[in-house]
Amino acid sequence: MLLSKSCEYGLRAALHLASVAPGTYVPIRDVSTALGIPYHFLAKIAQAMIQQKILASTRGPHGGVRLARAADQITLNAIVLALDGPAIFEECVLGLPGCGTQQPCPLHDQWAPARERVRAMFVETTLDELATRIQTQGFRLADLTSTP
Amino acid sequence: MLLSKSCEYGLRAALHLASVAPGTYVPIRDVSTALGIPYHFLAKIAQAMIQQKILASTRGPHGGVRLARAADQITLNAIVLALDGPAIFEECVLGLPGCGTQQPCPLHDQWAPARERVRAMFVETTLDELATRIQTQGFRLADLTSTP
DNA sequence: TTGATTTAAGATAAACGAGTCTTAAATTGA
DNA sequence: TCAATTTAAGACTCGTTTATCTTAAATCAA
Repeated sequence: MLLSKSCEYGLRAALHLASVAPGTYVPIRDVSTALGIPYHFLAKIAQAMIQQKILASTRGPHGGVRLARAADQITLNAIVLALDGPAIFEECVLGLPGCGTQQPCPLHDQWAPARERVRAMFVETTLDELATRIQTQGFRLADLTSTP
Repeated sequence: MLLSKSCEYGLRAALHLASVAPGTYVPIRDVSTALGIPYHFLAKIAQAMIQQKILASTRGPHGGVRLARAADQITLNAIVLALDGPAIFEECVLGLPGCGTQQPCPLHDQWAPARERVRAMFVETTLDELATRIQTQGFRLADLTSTP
């Protein structure tokens, strides 16, 4: 698994907010049921995203969470960094500390560009782009196999 | 972390066998100390690789493990599949079951080729190629930061 | 045969990620 | 004010991965 479950859930939640109700507060409970993500777990992930300024929140009735910035100002990379940190874009594929151009492992020259391509995908993609796809092309954010 | 610790250790052990003593049995203890991998853990990983026909072993004095085939006949992909399974080459980046060309998630079109490139790196690289690099160019398989 | 060496196998423990539960605090509307 | 709603925060449980420990079995050499 490239991303942690927390990160997968966080990305899907952010995409949901960007595509379903841009700008308005949505209760975490609603996001949880819409995407099939355990509520208490998602609440904890949302807290982290709020602290990292990815989301904003208000409590009480009509409260919930929303994107902290416009959807075209939030890259997938920002969310991955907030929840999983930079490790996946920096780590040696063989787990060797300090692997880099100075002290490369035997796979470094092949791994570094492949890893960079994955990183570029996250850096160059904004929530806005994907939200558009979800709305215009019907791409999915939830597991359809369990709710046919 | 793309690969599990088991898989990282297994790849490094296989590369060590391919570069240090091709064809001869090396005690797991020796591999363990050479690469800085916990002995009992590596022994268990070796067992799995033996069952998957990546390694062969004999017990007793002058026993140990060696590659089951010639180093140019073993791809990195074979070792990754044996220890981590095919999941990393098949999974949806957002963790959605059944994500594919039929039911794509919003990221699928960008993720699938990036993932395929990573897979190609493992499929197209043999232990022999990397062993050559290790010998001719001094690439490393162990953590040099702890033993300066 | 005996003892040293080494893998084989399984029990056990520690660390971490994933998920659950409970209580507190804030906000809103009646 | 009061009650309902909702996030905030932390403790807790569970399962897997990672790591350690112990014992058994096989092999070889003297």
